[in-house]
Amino acid sequence: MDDMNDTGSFLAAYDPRAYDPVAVTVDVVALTIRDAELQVLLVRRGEQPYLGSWALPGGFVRPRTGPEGERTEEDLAQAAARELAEEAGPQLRATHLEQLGSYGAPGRDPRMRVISVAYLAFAPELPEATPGTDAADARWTPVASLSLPGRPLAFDHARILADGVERARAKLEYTPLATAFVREPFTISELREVYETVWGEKLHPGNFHRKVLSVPGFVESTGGQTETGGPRGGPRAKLYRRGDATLLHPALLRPASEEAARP
Amino acid sequence: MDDMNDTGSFLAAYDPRAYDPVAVTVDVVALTIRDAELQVLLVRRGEQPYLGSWALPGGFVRPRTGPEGERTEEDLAQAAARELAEEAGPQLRATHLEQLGSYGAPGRDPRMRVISVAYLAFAPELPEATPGTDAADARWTPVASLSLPGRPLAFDHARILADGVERARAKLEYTPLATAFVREPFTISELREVYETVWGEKLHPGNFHRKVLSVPGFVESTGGQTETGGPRGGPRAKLYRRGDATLLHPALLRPASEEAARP
DNA sequence: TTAATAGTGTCTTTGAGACATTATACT
DNA sequence: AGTATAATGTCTCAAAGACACTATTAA
Repeated sequence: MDDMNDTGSFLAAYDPRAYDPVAVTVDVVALTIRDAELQVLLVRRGEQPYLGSWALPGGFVRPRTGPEGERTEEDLAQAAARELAEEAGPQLRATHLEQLGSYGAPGRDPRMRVISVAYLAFAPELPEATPGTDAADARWTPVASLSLPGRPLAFDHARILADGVERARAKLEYTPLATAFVREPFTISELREVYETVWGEKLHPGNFHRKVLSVPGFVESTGGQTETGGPRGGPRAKLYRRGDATLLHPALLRPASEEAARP
Repeated sequence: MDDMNDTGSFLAAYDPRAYDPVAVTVDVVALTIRDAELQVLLVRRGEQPYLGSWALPGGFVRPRTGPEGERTEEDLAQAAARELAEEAGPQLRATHLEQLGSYGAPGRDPRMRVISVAYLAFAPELPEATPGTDAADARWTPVASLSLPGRPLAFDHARILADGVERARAKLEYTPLATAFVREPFTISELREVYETVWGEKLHPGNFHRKVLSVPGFVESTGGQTETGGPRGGPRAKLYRRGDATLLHPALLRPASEEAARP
């Protein structure tokens, strides 16, 4: 406690060790679309517990040593971005990062009381490289394959992932975040593929096209068009970049969302 | 660390004190509607830091001693409910409690690194009693009065409160949670007053009435009606209870939400 | 009697969705 | 040529909102 005395005399009455130790970790649900599938970044654990299991990238919130040798503390979002960069390599640049929620059920980590602050990240499809070039064993995994039995995720990461996927699905409805999954410039069809992949449903191409262009600030024309037509024919498509809207008005509602409302 | 040896040999390699101490608190944004105003439960701090300031009810996540003397740990939501009960007294029964988010910016607590997991609670108007009968100095405060200068909330609680209010406003749109602010049975007009108070906008009574009844599972008729008409005249109103819907389809969108979408 | 409120009816406008059509580009 | 796709047009239906109207109750 001696190193805290300079921040105020009232600290003398405060003893953090009066409580059981509580650790805080930051875990990241990083989603991308690869091979027309929704995929999540997973790392293979190199230590106990759950040694050898796949887990979400993450780690303990920790102090950092700055350039002058001073110790600064990370903001939670910074910690999430750092974990992502360490595990996925520098070629991944997430275009969106938001807090998902915190998970602190007793016993979720057998070592001690651990509160995990989960973040949700969206990234466009990587050009080629596999993640983890400079990191440990990390890879993109189709989310759908994880609902199969056989290799459960470590800790309660399956639950965190499920919450992240559901958050992503909901956010595509009323925010322009689908554009975070594509590289600029993009076509309306590429944007539609994002929706179809995340929602797991085919959308009507014509209606989707007109709808996207009718929402103010969703996308913005670049004036250009693709070099070639589609791989199986068709005209060249116009190119767009992200617009300045932060919310979609009106929203793009999921077709199937009717049923989930009643128990 | 000796008391942890029985959970696995790998624990020997794990030392929580290798990290700086991190504390986890749970804070609650408890909202209700009193006197036609949106109000939040605040407590006056009895210790440093921010001694004498108003703050959100909350406290450290801590182990509890069970009836057999064994030590059990609280789930985060349990901790939030406990804090609420301790500070507001037993007469308050929150009809809704959900996680709002976590706040862990460095320096937000001058004592040490503190991560706060914030919860959002909705409660119906209390019959009479003021909170804090058995607790410390606690009171309901109009949210609007807190934007005035002069008595800022402790820590970053103003920010947490703002996030909670915005979450509440958004949730009224697509969930039936407005019913969490009223006692059953309730009238459509009482429900409309909830919307008008939280959103800060007058709604069209006739259209609102028809709209609420047209959403499946929002409310359910009790068959009864009020004993008397309104205080200034009018017929007696039919009574309703909460329906079984968890999401509103179609949603009740805010009138003004157009503008906030563009920067 | 006057005023306020509950509840319903009607009309207009907007948007979602089904479907059709035209133009373009690949095989 | 045949096929697939981009982009637009048309039609129908659902829903939001403005407004009107009746019935009921308190002051």
